[in-house]
Amino acid sequence: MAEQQQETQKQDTQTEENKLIAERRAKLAAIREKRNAFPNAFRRDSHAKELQEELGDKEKAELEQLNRPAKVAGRIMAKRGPFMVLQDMTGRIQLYVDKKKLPTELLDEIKTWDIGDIVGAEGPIHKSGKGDLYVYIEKTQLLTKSLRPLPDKYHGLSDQEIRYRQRYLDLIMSEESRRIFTIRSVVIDAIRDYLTDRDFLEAETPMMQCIPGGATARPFVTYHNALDLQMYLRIAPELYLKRLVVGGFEKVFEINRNFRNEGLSTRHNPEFTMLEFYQAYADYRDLMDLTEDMLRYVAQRALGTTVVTNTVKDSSGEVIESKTYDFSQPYQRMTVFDSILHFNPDIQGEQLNDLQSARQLAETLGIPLKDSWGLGKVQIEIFEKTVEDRLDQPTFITEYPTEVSPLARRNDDNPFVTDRFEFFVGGRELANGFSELNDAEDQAERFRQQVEEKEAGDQEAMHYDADYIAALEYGLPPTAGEGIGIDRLVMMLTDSPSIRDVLLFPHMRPASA
RNA sequence: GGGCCGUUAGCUCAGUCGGUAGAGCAGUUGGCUUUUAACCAAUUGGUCGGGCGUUCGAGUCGCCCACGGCCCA
Repeated sequence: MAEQQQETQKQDTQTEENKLIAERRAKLAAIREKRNAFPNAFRRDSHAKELQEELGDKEKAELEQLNRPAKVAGRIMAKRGPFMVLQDMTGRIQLYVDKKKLPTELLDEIKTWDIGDIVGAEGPIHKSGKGDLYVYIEKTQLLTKSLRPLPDKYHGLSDQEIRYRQRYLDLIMSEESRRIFTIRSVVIDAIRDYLTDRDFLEAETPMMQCIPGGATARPFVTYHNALDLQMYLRIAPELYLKRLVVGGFEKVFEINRNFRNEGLSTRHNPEFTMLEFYQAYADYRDLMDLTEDMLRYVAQRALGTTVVTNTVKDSSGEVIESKTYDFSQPYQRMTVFDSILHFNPDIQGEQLNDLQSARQLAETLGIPLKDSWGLGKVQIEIFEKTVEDRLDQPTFITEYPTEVSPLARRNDDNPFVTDRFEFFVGGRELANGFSELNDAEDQAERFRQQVEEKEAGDQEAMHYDADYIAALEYGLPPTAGEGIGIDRLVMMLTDSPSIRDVLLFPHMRPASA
Protein backbone atom coordinates (compact mmCIF):
# COMPACT_ATOMS: atom_id res chain seq x y z
CA MET A 1 0.00 0.00 0.00
CA ALA A 2 2.67 2.44 1.08
CA GLU A 3 4.77 1.26 -1.82
CA GLN A 4 1.92 1.90 -4.19
CA GLN A 5 1.49 5.42 -2.87
CA GLN A 6 5.17 6.04 -3.27
CA GLU A 7 5.01 4.74 -6.83
CA THR A 8 2.10 7.03 -7.69
CA GLN A 9 3.91 9.95 -6.16
CA LYS A 10 6.99 9.15 -8.15
CA GLN A 11 4.98 9.03 -11.35
CA ASP A 12 3.34 12.34 -10.49
CA THR A 13 6.65 14.08 -9.97
CA GLN A 14 7.95 12.57 -13.21
CA THR A 15 4.97 13.93 -15.10
CA GLU A 16 5.20 17.32 -13.45
CA GLU A 17 8.92 17.32 -13.89
CA ASN A 18 8.64 17.90 -17.60
CA LYS A 19 6.26 20.61 -18.55
CA LEU A 20 7.00 20.13 -22.25
CA ILE A 21 5.73 16.56 -22.13
CA ALA A 22 2.68 17.61 -20.14
CA GLU A 23 1.79 20.20 -22.78
CA ARG A 24 2.04 17.62 -25.52
CA ARG A 25 -0.08 15.17 -23.55
CA ALA A 26 -2.73 17.87 -23.26
CA LYS A 27 -2.63 18.40 -27.02
CA LEU A 28 -3.01 14.66 -27.56
CA ALA A 29 -5.91 14.55 -25.10
CA ALA A 30 -7.66 17.31 -27.04
CA ILE A 31 -7.32 15.30 -30.24
CA ARG A 32 -8.61 12.14 -28.53
CA GLU A 33 -11.75 14.13 -27.67
CA LYS A 34 -12.41 14.73 -31.36
CA ARG A 35 -11.45 11.45 -33.08
CA ASN A 36 -9.17 8.47 -33.15
CA ALA A 37 -5.82 10.05 -32.33
CA PHE A 38 -3.84 7.26 -33.97
CA PRO A 39 -5.32 6.76 -37.44
CA ASN A 40 -3.62 4.13 -39.59
CA ALA A 41 -5.45 4.43 -42.89
CA PHE A 42 -3.26 7.11 -44.47
CA ARG A 43 -1.27 5.83 -47.47
CA ARG A 44 1.49 7.81 -49.09
CA ASP A 45 2.38 7.56 -52.77
CA SER A 46 5.66 9.48 -52.79
CA HIS A 47 8.93 9.77 -50.93
CA ALA A 48 10.79 13.02 -50.40
CA LYS A 49 13.87 12.00 -52.34
CA GLU A 50 11.95 10.83 -55.41
CA LEU A 51 10.03 14.09 -55.51
CA GLN A 52 13.21 16.15 -55.16
CA GLU A 53 14.89 14.14 -57.93
CA GLU A 54 11.90 14.15 -60.24
CA LEU A 55 10.78 17.76 -59.81
CA GLY A 56 13.64 19.63 -58.14
CA ASP A 57 14.94 21.09 -61.40
CA LYS A 58 11.61 22.32 -62.71
CA GLU A 59 10.69 26.02 -62.69
CA LYS A 60 8.16 27.45 -60.24
CA ALA A 61 5.65 28.33 -62.97
CA GLU A 62 6.09 24.98 -64.68
CA LEU A 63 5.27 23.16 -61.46
CA GLU A 64 2.17 25.26 -60.86
CA GLN A 65 0.96 24.34 -64.33
CA LEU A 66 1.86 20.68 -63.83
CA ASN A 67 0.07 20.59 -60.46
CA ARG A 68 1.44 17.11 -59.83
CA PRO A 69 -0.32 15.65 -56.77
CA ALA A 70 1.52 13.76 -54.06
CA LYS A 71 0.78 12.10 -50.75
CA VAL A 72 3.67 12.21 -48.30
CA ALA A 73 4.16 11.19 -44.71
CA GLY A 74 6.90 11.65 -42.16
CA ARG A 75 8.14 13.47 -39.10
CA ILE A 76 8.01 17.25 -38.68
CA MET A 77 11.63 18.36 -38.22
CA ALA A 78 11.24 22.16 -38.35
CA LYS A 79 8.61 24.85 -38.61
CA ARG A 80 9.38 28.04 -40.53
CA GLY A 81 6.55 30.48 -40.84
CA PRO A 82 3.90 28.86 -43.01
CA PHE A 83 6.23 25.94 -43.81
CA MET A 84 6.89 22.67 -42.06
CA VAL A 85 9.84 20.43 -42.92
CA LEU A 86 8.86 16.78 -43.26
CA GLN A 87 11.45 13.98 -43.00
CA ASP A 88 10.86 10.46 -44.27
CA MET A 89 13.33 7.59 -44.70
CA THR A 90 14.56 8.99 -48.00
CA GLY A 91 14.99 12.69 -47.21
CA ARG A 92 13.11 15.90 -46.59
CA ILE A 93 10.41 17.94 -48.25
CA GLN A 94 8.49 21.00 -47.03
CA LEU A 95 4.77 21.38 -46.50
CA TYR A 96 3.05 24.70 -47.06
CA VAL A 97 0.10 25.77 -44.91
CA ASP A 98 -2.05 28.28 -46.77
CA LYS A 99 -4.17 29.94 -44.12
CA LYS A 100 -6.32 31.55 -46.78
CA LYS A 101 -7.42 28.21 -48.17
CA LEU A 102 -7.57 25.72 -45.32
CA PRO A 103 -10.59 25.50 -42.98
CA THR A 104 -10.21 27.31 -39.65
CA GLU A 105 -10.69 24.16 -37.63
CA LEU A 106 -7.76 22.46 -39.35
CA LEU A 107 -5.59 25.57 -39.06
CA ASP A 108 -6.27 25.67 -35.33
CA GLU A 109 -5.17 22.09 -35.00
CA ILE A 110 -2.05 22.52 -37.12
CA LYS A 111 -1.05 25.25 -34.67
CA THR A 112 -0.85 22.59 -31.98
CA TRP A 113 1.45 20.33 -34.01
CA ASP A 114 4.96 20.09 -32.66
CA ILE A 115 8.36 19.29 -34.07
CA GLY A 116 8.60 15.52 -33.84
CA ASP A 117 4.96 14.83 -34.71
CA ILE A 118 4.30 12.37 -37.51
CA VAL A 119 1.87 13.62 -40.14
CA GLY A 120 0.54 12.81 -43.58
CA ALA A 121 -0.18 15.46 -46.21
CA GLU A 122 -1.63 15.60 -49.68
CA GLY A 123 -1.51 18.23 -52.39
CA PRO A 124 0.32 19.39 -55.52
CA ILE A 125 4.08 19.87 -55.54
CA HIS A 126 5.01 23.52 -55.96
CA LYS A 127 8.18 25.53 -55.58
CA SER A 128 8.77 28.40 -53.19
CA GLY A 129 10.28 31.78 -54.02
CA LYS A 130 13.60 30.55 -52.63
CA GLY A 131 13.58 27.52 -54.93
CA ASP A 132 12.57 24.75 -52.55
CA LEU A 133 9.89 22.18 -53.35
CA TYR A 134 6.89 21.91 -51.10
CA VAL A 135 3.61 20.06 -50.89
CA TYR A 136 0.83 22.65 -51.09
CA ILE A 137 -1.40 21.18 -48.40
CA GLU A 138 -4.94 20.39 -49.49
CA LYS A 139 -5.49 17.68 -46.93
CA THR A 140 -3.41 16.80 -43.92
CA GLN A 141 -3.73 14.85 -40.71
CA LEU A 142 -1.78 14.06 -37.62
CA LEU A 143 -0.85 10.37 -37.62
CA THR A 144 1.15 10.09 -34.41
CA LYS A 145 1.54 12.69 -31.70
CA SER A 146 5.10 12.88 -30.38
CA LEU A 147 5.09 13.40 -26.62
CA ARG A 148 8.77 14.08 -26.10
CA PRO A 149 10.66 17.03 -27.57
CA LEU A 150 13.45 16.22 -30.03
CA PRO A 151 17.04 17.41 -29.62
CA ASP A 152 18.06 20.82 -30.95
CA LYS A 153 17.02 21.06 -34.59
CA TYR A 154 20.30 22.69 -35.61
CA HIS A 155 22.97 21.14 -33.37
CA GLY A 156 21.32 17.74 -33.30
CA LEU A 157 22.32 15.18 -30.67
CA SER A 158 25.94 15.62 -29.65
CA ASP A 159 25.91 13.59 -26.43
CA GLN A 160 27.68 10.36 -27.47
CA GLU A 161 26.16 8.40 -24.64
CA ILE A 162 22.60 9.25 -25.62
CA ARG A 163 23.43 8.57 -29.26
CA TYR A 164 24.31 4.99 -28.32
CA ARG A 165 21.69 4.43 -25.64
CA GLN A 166 18.80 5.97 -27.57
CA ARG A 167 19.86 5.17 -31.10
CA TYR A 168 16.43 6.07 -32.46
CA LEU A 169 17.08 9.70 -31.53
CA ASP A 170 20.46 9.59 -33.24
CA LEU A 171 18.82 8.15 -36.35
CA ILE A 172 16.12 10.82 -36.38
CA MET A 173 18.63 13.62 -35.98
CA SER A 174 21.74 12.47 -37.85
CA GLU A 175 21.93 12.01 -41.60
CA GLU A 176 25.50 10.74 -41.16
CA SER A 177 24.39 8.06 -38.74
CA ARG A 178 21.64 6.95 -41.14
CA ARG A 179 24.26 6.83 -43.90
CA ILE A 180 26.56 4.56 -41.90
CA PHE A 181 23.84 2.03 -41.14
CA THR A 182 22.60 2.14 -44.70
CA ILE A 183 26.13 1.35 -45.90
CA ARG A 184 26.31 -1.47 -43.36
CA SER A 185 23.18 -2.99 -44.85
CA VAL A 186 24.51 -2.65 -48.39
CA VAL A 187 27.85 -4.22 -47.41
CA ILE A 188 26.12 -7.32 -46.06
CA ASP A 189 23.84 -7.44 -49.07
CA ALA A 190 26.82 -7.17 -51.43
CA ILE A 191 28.74 -9.93 -49.66
CA ARG A 192 25.72 -12.21 -49.80
CA ASP A 193 25.25 -11.50 -53.52
CA TYR A 194 28.93 -11.99 -54.25
CA LEU A 195 29.03 -15.39 -52.57
CA THR A 196 25.67 -16.72 -53.74
CA ASP A 197 26.55 -15.66 -57.31
CA ARG A 198 29.55 -17.98 -56.96
CA ASP A 199 27.42 -20.92 -55.79
CA PHE A 200 28.11 -20.57 -52.08
CA LEU A 201 25.24 -21.85 -49.97
CA GLU A 202 24.16 -19.75 -46.99
CA ALA A 203 23.87 -21.78 -43.79
CA GLU A 204 22.75 -21.16 -40.23
CA THR A 205 24.65 -23.12 -37.60
CA PRO A 206 24.07 -23.23 -33.82
CA MET A 207 24.47 -20.07 -31.78
CA MET A 208 24.23 -22.19 -28.61
CA GLN A 209 26.86 -24.87 -28.39
CA CYS A 210 27.92 -27.50 -25.87
CA ILE A 211 31.56 -27.15 -26.91
CA PRO A 212 32.43 -23.59 -27.90
CA GLY A 213 34.91 -24.12 -30.72
CA GLY A 214 36.46 -22.58 -33.78
CA ALA A 215 38.43 -19.84 -32.04
CA THR A 216 40.40 -19.11 -28.92
CA ALA A 217 38.28 -16.87 -26.70
CA ARG A 218 36.34 -16.90 -23.44
CA PRO A 219 32.70 -17.82 -24.10
CA PHE A 220 29.51 -16.67 -22.42
CA VAL A 221 27.96 -19.47 -20.39
CA THR A 222 24.25 -20.24 -20.32
CA TYR A 223 22.03 -23.04 -19.19
CA HIS A 224 19.42 -25.26 -20.82
CA ASN A 225 16.81 -26.27 -18.24
CA ALA A 226 15.09 -29.20 -19.97
CA LEU A 227 18.37 -30.86 -20.89
CA ASP A 228 20.00 -29.89 -17.57
CA LEU A 229 22.97 -28.80 -19.60
CA GLN A 230 25.53 -26.04 -19.47
CA MET A 231 25.77 -24.41 -22.87
CA TYR A 232 27.83 -21.66 -24.42
CA LEU A 233 27.07 -18.86 -26.83
CA ARG A 234 29.21 -19.57 -29.82
CA ILE A 235 32.57 -17.89 -30.28
CA ALA A 236 32.69 -18.98 -33.94
CA PRO A 237 30.68 -21.10 -36.40
CA GLU A 238 33.81 -22.63 -37.92
CA LEU A 239 33.58 -26.26 -36.80
CA TYR A 240 29.93 -26.52 -37.82
CA LEU A 241 30.52 -25.01 -41.25
CA LYS A 242 33.32 -27.50 -41.87
CA ARG A 243 30.98 -30.33 -40.85
CA LEU A 244 28.76 -29.07 -43.69
CA VAL A 245 31.67 -29.35 -46.11
CA VAL A 246 32.14 -32.93 -44.90
CA GLY A 247 28.44 -33.36 -45.66
CA GLY A 248 29.00 -32.35 -49.26
CA PHE A 249 28.06 -28.67 -49.24
CA GLU A 250 31.35 -27.77 -50.86
CA LYS A 251 30.87 -24.00 -50.72
CA VAL A 252 29.12 -22.59 -47.64
CA PHE A 253 29.00 -19.31 -45.77
CA GLU A 254 27.33 -17.79 -42.76
CA ILE A 255 26.91 -14.16 -41.74
CA ASN A 256 25.94 -14.00 -38.11
CA ARG A 257 26.81 -13.02 -34.58
CA ASN A 258 29.66 -14.38 -32.48
CA PHE A 259 29.92 -13.79 -28.74
CA ARG A 260 33.13 -13.38 -26.83
CA ASN A 261 33.33 -12.67 -23.14
CA GLU A 262 35.85 -9.86 -23.23
CA GLY A 263 35.98 -6.15 -22.46
CA LEU A 264 34.33 -3.28 -24.30
CA SER A 265 36.43 -0.89 -26.32
CA THR A 266 36.40 1.14 -29.49
CA ARG A 267 37.27 -2.10 -31.29
CA HIS A 268 35.43 -4.73 -29.25
CA ASN A 269 31.79 -5.46 -28.57
CA PRO A 270 30.86 -8.71 -26.83
CA GLU A 271 28.65 -9.65 -29.76
CA PHE A 272 29.90 -8.91 -33.23
CA THR A 273 29.12 -9.99 -36.76
CA MET A 274 31.33 -12.34 -38.73
CA LEU A 275 31.27 -13.65 -42.22
CA GLU A 276 32.75 -17.13 -42.46
CA PHE A 277 32.99 -19.02 -45.72
CA TYR A 278 34.48 -22.34 -46.79
CA GLN A 279 35.38 -23.64 -50.21
CA ALA A 280 36.40 -27.20 -50.97
CA TYR A 281 39.19 -27.90 -53.46
CA ALA A 282 40.79 -24.53 -52.79
CA ASP A 283 43.68 -23.33 -50.66
CA TYR A 284 44.53 -20.16 -48.76
CA ARG A 285 46.02 -18.55 -51.86
CA ASP A 286 42.73 -18.92 -53.69
CA LEU A 287 41.03 -17.19 -50.79
CA MET A 288 43.47 -14.28 -50.82
CA ASP A 289 42.57 -13.78 -54.49
CA LEU A 290 38.87 -14.07 -53.69
CA THR A 291 39.20 -11.60 -50.81
CA GLU A 292 40.85 -9.01 -53.05
CA ASP A 293 38.13 -9.37 -55.60
CA MET A 294 35.26 -9.45 -53.12
CA LEU A 295 36.38 -6.34 -51.20
CA ARG A 296 36.70 -4.48 -54.48
CA TYR A 297 33.13 -5.45 -55.31
CA VAL A 298 31.81 -4.63 -51.85
CA ALA A 299 33.46 -1.19 -51.75
CA GLN A 300 32.14 -0.40 -55.20
CA ARG A 301 28.60 -1.43 -54.25
CA ALA A 302 28.59 0.29 -50.86
CA LEU A 303 30.48 3.48 -51.70
CA GLY A 304 30.43 3.69 -55.48
CA THR A 305 34.24 3.67 -55.51
CA THR A 306 37.13 1.38 -54.59
CA VAL A 307 39.05 4.25 -53.01
CA VAL A 308 38.35 4.58 -49.30
CA THR A 309 39.44 7.56 -47.21
CA ASN A 310 40.06 7.21 -43.48
CA THR A 311 40.79 10.20 -41.26
CA VAL A 312 42.18 10.83 -37.82
CA LYS A 313 40.52 13.71 -36.00
CA ASP A 314 41.59 15.64 -32.92
CA SER A 315 39.28 16.33 -29.99
CA SER A 316 37.69 19.33 -31.71
CA GLY A 317 36.86 17.26 -34.79
CA GLU A 318 39.58 18.78 -36.99
CA VAL A 319 41.09 16.31 -39.46
CA ILE A 320 44.77 15.94 -38.55
CA GLU A 321 45.52 12.98 -40.79
CA SER A 322 43.94 11.58 -43.92
CA LYS A 323 44.75 8.30 -45.65
CA THR A 324 43.37 6.60 -48.71
CA TYR A 325 43.19 2.90 -49.43
CA ASP A 326 42.74 1.87 -53.02
CA PHE A 327 41.15 -1.56 -53.20
CA SER A 328 41.45 -1.72 -56.97
CA GLN A 329 45.23 -2.26 -56.61
CA PRO A 330 46.70 -5.68 -55.74
CA TYR A 331 47.26 -5.96 -52.00
CA GLN A 332 50.73 -6.51 -50.53
CA ARG A 333 51.65 -10.00 -49.35
CA MET A 334 54.30 -10.69 -46.72
CA THR A 335 55.11 -13.49 -44.26
CA VAL A 336 54.94 -12.98 -40.50
CA PHE A 337 58.67 -13.55 -40.33
CA ASP A 338 59.57 -11.11 -43.11
CA SER A 339 57.20 -8.45 -41.79
CA ILE A 340 58.90 -8.51 -38.37
CA LEU A 341 62.29 -8.04 -40.00
CA HIS A 342 60.88 -5.39 -42.33
CA PHE A 343 59.52 -3.22 -39.54
CA ASN A 344 62.38 -3.90 -37.13
CA PRO A 345 65.68 -3.29 -38.98
CA ASP A 346 67.59 -4.02 -35.73
CA ILE A 347 66.31 -7.56 -35.51
CA GLN A 348 68.25 -10.37 -37.18
CA GLY A 349 66.56 -13.43 -38.64
CA GLU A 350 68.59 -15.79 -36.42
CA GLN A 351 67.29 -14.04 -33.29
CA LEU A 352 63.73 -14.80 -34.33
CA ASN A 353 64.42 -18.42 -35.15
CA ASP A 354 65.78 -19.41 -31.77
CA LEU A 355 63.47 -19.73 -28.77
CA GLN A 356 66.00 -18.39 -26.26
CA SER A 357 66.96 -15.29 -28.23
CA ALA A 358 63.39 -14.67 -29.35
CA ARG A 359 62.24 -14.70 -25.72
CA GLN A 360 65.02 -12.28 -24.86
CA LEU A 361 63.96 -10.05 -27.71
CA ALA A 362 60.35 -10.12 -26.53
CA GLU A 363 61.39 -9.17 -23.02
CA THR A 364 63.38 -6.23 -24.35
CA LEU A 365 60.19 -5.15 -26.10
CA GLY A 366 58.30 -5.32 -22.80
CA ILE A 367 56.17 -8.32 -23.71
CA PRO A 368 55.17 -10.42 -20.70
CA LEU A 369 55.95 -14.08 -21.47
CA LYS A 370 54.61 -17.37 -20.18
CA ASP A 371 56.89 -20.38 -19.67
CA SER A 372 54.66 -22.64 -21.73
CA TRP A 373 55.00 -20.51 -24.87
CA GLY A 374 56.98 -21.95 -27.74
CA LEU A 375 58.80 -20.09 -30.49
CA GLY A 376 55.72 -19.62 -32.63
CA LYS A 377 53.72 -17.92 -29.88
CA VAL A 378 56.67 -15.68 -29.01
CA GLN A 379 57.06 -14.69 -32.66
CA ILE A 380 53.38 -13.80 -32.91
CA GLU A 381 53.60 -11.67 -29.77
CA ILE A 382 56.52 -9.78 -31.33
CA PHE A 383 54.54 -9.45 -34.55
CA GLU A 384 51.50 -8.05 -32.75
CA LYS A 385 53.58 -5.63 -30.74
CA THR A 386 55.80 -4.26 -33.50
CA VAL A 387 54.08 -4.86 -36.83
CA GLU A 388 50.29 -5.06 -36.71
CA ASP A 389 49.32 -1.42 -36.23
CA ARG A 390 51.85 -0.36 -38.88
CA LEU A 391 50.18 -2.43 -41.61
CA ASP A 392 48.39 0.54 -43.06
CA GLN A 393 47.77 -0.23 -46.74
CA PRO A 394 45.79 -3.43 -47.52
CA THR A 395 48.20 -6.26 -46.72
CA PHE A 396 48.05 -10.04 -46.44
CA ILE A 397 50.36 -11.50 -43.80
CA THR A 398 51.07 -15.21 -44.35
CA GLU A 399 52.79 -18.20 -42.74
CA TYR A 400 51.40 -18.03 -39.22
CA PRO A 401 53.14 -20.43 -36.79
CA THR A 402 51.40 -23.77 -36.28
CA GLU A 403 51.48 -23.19 -32.52
CA VAL A 404 48.99 -20.33 -32.80
CA SER A 405 46.92 -21.88 -35.61
CA PRO A 406 45.31 -24.99 -34.16
CA LEU A 407 42.80 -25.44 -37.00
CA ALA A 408 45.04 -24.64 -39.98
CA ARG A 409 46.87 -26.99 -42.32
CA ARG A 410 50.62 -27.26 -41.92
CA ASN A 411 52.79 -25.92 -44.71
CA ASP A 412 54.19 -28.75 -46.85
CA ASP A 413 57.73 -27.35 -46.88
CA ASN A 414 57.87 -25.95 -43.36
CA PRO A 415 55.67 -27.65 -40.75
CA PHE A 416 56.56 -24.93 -38.23
CA VAL A 417 54.08 -22.65 -40.05
CA THR A 418 50.61 -23.09 -41.53
CA ASP A 419 49.02 -22.19 -44.84
CA ARG A 420 47.28 -19.24 -43.28
CA PHE A 421 46.92 -15.49 -43.77
CA GLU A 422 45.47 -12.53 -42.01
CA PHE A 423 44.42 -9.39 -43.80
CA PHE A 424 45.11 -5.90 -42.46
CA VAL A 425 44.01 -2.38 -43.40
CA GLY A 426 44.79 0.73 -41.40
CA GLY A 427 46.53 -1.33 -38.73
CA ARG A 428 43.41 -3.39 -38.08
CA GLU A 429 42.88 -7.08 -38.71
CA LEU A 430 39.89 -7.51 -41.03
CA ALA A 431 40.16 -11.14 -42.09
CA ASN A 432 41.73 -14.45 -41.16
CA GLY A 433 41.85 -17.39 -43.54
CA PHE A 434 43.64 -20.65 -44.07
CA SER A 435 43.80 -23.99 -45.75
CA GLU A 436 41.86 -26.16 -43.36
CA LEU A 437 43.47 -28.92 -41.37
CA ASN A 438 41.73 -32.04 -42.74
CA ASP A 439 44.06 -34.60 -41.21
CA ALA A 440 41.88 -35.99 -38.42
CA GLU A 441 44.82 -37.41 -36.49
CA ASP A 442 46.79 -34.15 -36.60
CA GLN A 443 43.65 -32.26 -35.54
CA ALA A 444 43.11 -34.62 -32.61
CA GLU A 445 46.68 -34.06 -31.49
CA ARG A 446 46.28 -30.27 -31.70
CA PHE A 447 43.08 -30.40 -29.66
CA ARG A 448 44.98 -32.36 -27.02
CA GLN A 449 47.60 -29.61 -26.91
CA GLN A 450 44.86 -27.00 -26.47
CA VAL A 451 43.35 -29.00 -23.63
CA GLU A 452 46.75 -29.09 -21.93
CA GLU A 453 46.95 -25.33 -22.20
CA LYS A 454 43.44 -25.03 -20.84
CA GLU A 455 44.38 -27.21 -17.89
CA ALA A 456 47.45 -25.04 -17.40
CA GLY A 457 45.09 -22.11 -16.86
CA ASP A 458 44.54 -20.59 -20.32
CA GLN A 459 40.81 -19.79 -20.26
CA GLU A 460 40.84 -19.03 -23.97
CA ALA A 461 42.26 -22.40 -25.06
CA MET A 462 40.06 -24.80 -27.01
CA HIS A 463 38.05 -27.80 -25.85
CA TYR A 464 38.47 -31.26 -27.37
CA ASP A 465 35.62 -31.72 -29.83
CA ALA A 466 35.29 -35.48 -30.42
CA ASP A 467 32.33 -35.14 -32.77
CA TYR A 468 34.30 -32.78 -34.96
CA ILE A 469 37.19 -35.25 -35.05
CA ALA A 470 34.70 -37.97 -36.07
CA ALA A 471 33.49 -35.74 -38.91
CA LEU A 472 37.08 -35.26 -40.08
CA GLU A 473 37.54 -39.02 -39.92
CA TYR A 474 34.76 -39.40 -42.50
CA GLY A 475 36.85 -37.12 -44.69
CA LEU A 476 36.96 -33.35 -45.18
CA PRO A 477 38.04 -32.62 -48.75
CA PRO A 478 40.95 -30.22 -49.13
CA THR A 479 39.27 -26.97 -48.13
CA ALA A 480 40.09 -23.35 -47.44
CA GLY A 481 38.10 -21.15 -45.10
CA GLU A 482 38.04 -17.54 -44.03
CA GLY A 483 36.42 -15.18 -41.55
CA ILE A 484 35.87 -11.48 -42.14
CA GLY A 485 34.85 -9.14 -39.31
CA ILE A 486 31.88 -7.25 -40.68
CA ASP A 487 31.93 -4.55 -38.01
CA ARG A 488 35.55 -3.71 -38.65
CA LEU A 489 35.00 -3.79 -42.39
CA VAL A 490 32.13 -1.32 -42.03
CA MET A 491 34.25 0.86 -39.71
CA MET A 492 36.89 1.05 -42.40
CA LEU A 493 34.44 1.71 -45.23
CA THR A 494 32.56 4.42 -43.30
CA ASP A 495 35.62 6.01 -41.66
CA SER A 496 34.19 5.29 -38.20
CA PRO A 497 36.72 5.43 -35.35
CA SER A 498 34.67 3.31 -32.94
CA ILE A 499 32.86 -0.01 -33.34
CA ARG A 500 29.96 1.62 -31.47
CA ASP A 501 29.43 3.88 -34.46
CA VAL A 502 28.66 0.90 -36.69
CA LEU A 503 26.56 -1.11 -34.20
CA LEU A 504 22.96 0.03 -33.94
CA PHE A 505 22.76 -0.91 -30.27
CA PRO A 506 26.27 -1.22 -28.81
CA HIS A 507 26.49 -2.78 -25.37
CA MET A 508 26.81 -0.26 -22.53
CA ARG A 509 26.78 -0.46 -18.79
CA PRO A 510 23.24 0.06 -17.53
CA ALA A 511 22.65 3.77 -17.02
CA SER A 512 22.92 4.91 -13.43
CA ALA A 513 19.68 5.83 -11.66
C1' G B 1 43.07 -2.10 -14.83
C1' G B 2 45.82 3.11 -15.27
C1' G B 3 45.85 8.35 -16.91
C1' C B 4 43.32 12.65 -18.80
C1' C B 5 38.61 15.00 -19.91
C1' G B 6 33.29 15.47 -19.46
C1' U B 7 28.22 15.37 -16.76
C1' U B 8 24.48 22.83 -15.64
C1' A B 9 16.84 23.94 -18.54
C1' G B 10 13.80 19.04 -23.22
C1' C B 11 18.46 20.00 -26.75
C1' U B 12 23.27 22.82 -27.74
C1' C B 13 26.32 25.38 -24.53
C1' A B 14 28.25 29.81 -21.17
C1' G B 15 29.01 30.46 -15.94
C1' U B 16 35.26 35.12 -14.12
C1' C B 17 38.19 35.38 -7.66
C1' G B 18 33.51 30.90 -3.71
C1' G B 19 28.59 35.60 -2.97
C1' U B 20 20.71 34.40 -4.75
C1' A B 21 21.74 30.35 -12.15
C1' G B 22 22.58 32.55 -17.93
C1' A B 23 22.06 32.48 -23.56
C1' G B 24 20.33 30.30 -28.20
C1' C B 25 16.97 26.61 -29.86
C1' A B 26 12.46 24.07 -28.36
C1' G B 27 7.76 25.43 -25.51
C1' U B 28 3.71 29.18 -24.23
C1' U B 29 1.03 34.04 -25.77
C1' G B 30 0.58 37.60 -29.60
C1' G B 31 2.13 39.43 -34.51
C1' C B 32 3.70 38.06 -39.42
C1' U B 33 2.15 33.94 -44.23
C1' U B 34 6.58 31.87 -49.79
C1' U B 35 10.10 30.70 -45.14
C1' U B 36 15.56 28.25 -45.27
C1' A B 37 19.13 27.56 -38.12
C1' A B 38 12.39 32.04 -40.72
C1' C B 39 11.60 36.73 -38.28
C1' C B 40 9.56 40.48 -34.30
C1' A B 41 7.63 41.21 -29.12
C1' A B 42 6.58 39.16 -24.41
C1' U B 43 7.17 34.86 -21.39
C1' U B 44 7.55 29.75 -18.76
C1' G B 45 11.28 26.37 -17.57
C1' G B 46 16.93 24.28 -12.91
C1' U B 47 17.75 17.85 -7.56
C1' C B 48 24.02 22.37 -11.53
C1' G B 49 25.17 13.44 -12.37
C1' G B 50 24.96 11.34 -6.84
C1' G B 51 27.06 11.53 -1.83
C1' C B 52 30.23 13.40 1.97
C1' G B 53 33.32 17.37 3.47
C1' U B 54 35.69 22.55 3.84
C1' U B 55 33.25 27.42 4.40
C1' C B 56 29.13 32.48 7.17
C1' G B 57 28.14 30.92 2.03
C1' A B 58 29.76 25.69 -3.05
C1' G B 59 27.70 24.94 -10.05
C1' U B 60 32.73 26.78 -8.63
C1' C B 61 37.39 24.04 -3.71
C1' G B 62 38.59 18.71 -1.58
C1' C B 63 37.43 13.40 -1.19
C1' C B 64 34.40 9.20 -2.68
C1' C B 65 30.93 7.01 -6.16
C1' A B 66 28.15 6.42 -10.99
C1' C B 67 27.97 6.86 -16.23
C1' G B 68 30.36 8.37 -20.66
C1' G B 69 34.48 9.98 -24.04
C1' C B 70 39.71 9.77 -25.49
C1' C B 71 44.53 7.62 -24.77
C1' C B 72 47.40 3.59 -22.68
C1' A B 73 47.68 -1.74 -21.03
